[in-house]
Amino acid sequence: MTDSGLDPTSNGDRKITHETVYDSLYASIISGHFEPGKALTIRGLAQELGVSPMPVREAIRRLVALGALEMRSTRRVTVAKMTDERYREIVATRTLLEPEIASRALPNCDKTLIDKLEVIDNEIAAAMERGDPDAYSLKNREFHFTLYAAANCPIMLRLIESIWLQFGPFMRIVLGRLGTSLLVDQHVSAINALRNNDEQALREAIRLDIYDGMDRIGLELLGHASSQ
Amino acid sequence: MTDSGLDPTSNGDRKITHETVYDSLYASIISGHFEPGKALTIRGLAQELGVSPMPVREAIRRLVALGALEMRSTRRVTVAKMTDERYREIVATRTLLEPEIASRALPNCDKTLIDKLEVIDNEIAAAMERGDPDAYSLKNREFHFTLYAAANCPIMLRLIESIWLQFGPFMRIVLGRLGTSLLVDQHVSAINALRNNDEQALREAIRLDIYDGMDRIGLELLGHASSQ
DNA sequence: TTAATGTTTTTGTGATCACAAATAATGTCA
DNA sequence: TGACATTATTTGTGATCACAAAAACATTAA
Repeated sequence: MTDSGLDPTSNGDRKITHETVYDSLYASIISGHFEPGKALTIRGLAQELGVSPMPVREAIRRLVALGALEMRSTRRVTVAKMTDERYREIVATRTLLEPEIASRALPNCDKTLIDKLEVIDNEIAAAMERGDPDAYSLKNREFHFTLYAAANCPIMLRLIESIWLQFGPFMRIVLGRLGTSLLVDQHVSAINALRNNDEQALREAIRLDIYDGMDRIGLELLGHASSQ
Repeated sequence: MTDSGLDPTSNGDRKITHETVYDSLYASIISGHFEPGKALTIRGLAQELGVSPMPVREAIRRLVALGALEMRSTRRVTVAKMTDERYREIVATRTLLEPEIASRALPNCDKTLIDKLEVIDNEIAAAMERGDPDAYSLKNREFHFTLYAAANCPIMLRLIESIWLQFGPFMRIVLGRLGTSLLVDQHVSAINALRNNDEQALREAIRLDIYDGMDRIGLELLGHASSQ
């Protein structure tokens, strides 16, 4: 990933506490470690992370700005809950942005990168087979952002990261309940499209991946149970 | 606008200092009151706004997260400079998102809203005629976001606001140097499309407006002078 | 038991302070 | 005069404190 200020791995040289805190919260949110609707307290997080409330406040401001956390009217910060409308909008926005950035990455994808993506995809397939939602999430995220980073579009990438932050907590619940059995690995067609330098096929593969991973599964859960 | 946490006008009930500060900085940035590349100091802003450094720190964190401000390696915060690549990406992202959200707003646009847009457009035309870049910017922003807000897509809207924050300072420079004479008012065709309920025409009008207002003019300046 | 009320605790917020790094300013030597 | 080293100032950062609002808890009355 580029140094967009969103990426937990792009630490500077010096150890800035509020960035460390941000990285930690970022990872917890995007991996779905925080339950949707969960109320977060500044002091609680500070104690948990062994720092003063100050850097936690700054980290939370950033995450609220990105839509990863929600600031209620009472100034209490919570992990955003998912609604039907919200979910549809997230899927629509992903469908708009991600095929585009993938298409822009295509010309920059050399054989080394494609091989790397194939390795990640094998790990995804393995995680799916053994029914490991956490590993699937992690590797799926790695696949997408490894590809997207090749586009050299930091602005678009920032927006996409913001979106992923917003559905991370919910998808964790979805995968936790439904497991990985319903998923279909759409990444192989993306890899094929990359090898064939076929832009349209790549766009379609990404679109299908979003549909398969979110639309088909998530909406089912939102429709039936009270998952939030 | 919706309560996306980005909008300066959507203040809560109580007066929270760090939100007031955010609103103030937001307005200064998006209207181009801060020069690109300008270095901002926490203490300086705090003194200027008559508050302690604390709320300024929090407001700055939010704006950095949105890409409105840039955090350099030395932890000094500056207004983002514009580069050729950056500019092209901004135009591309706008072209991706804004016709889409306009299209989603279309079904919700009643006569009252369209009339309101026409009033704003008249003010835009007046600002152009008398060569008033500030009024043009303000009213142009009002036109777009009034339309976009009708889409009821808070997530997309947040992304778009983030983009606008990123080119605000630069466009102010552009308009300041080139004036409003080169601009063409593309909003009339957008209004016509709204009245005719013509989605494709609306998308095209928005696309043209972005092209005309940014691509044609901004790139010229970036290519020639050292505007940054 | 349930609902309403009052009390205690927790929490967000803003200000101030100390410290270290970075910037600006000054002095020094060639 | 001009480049470099040194000092002084400014700045970001993290911690702590005080205060008011909110939440959680306990109490009481019907």
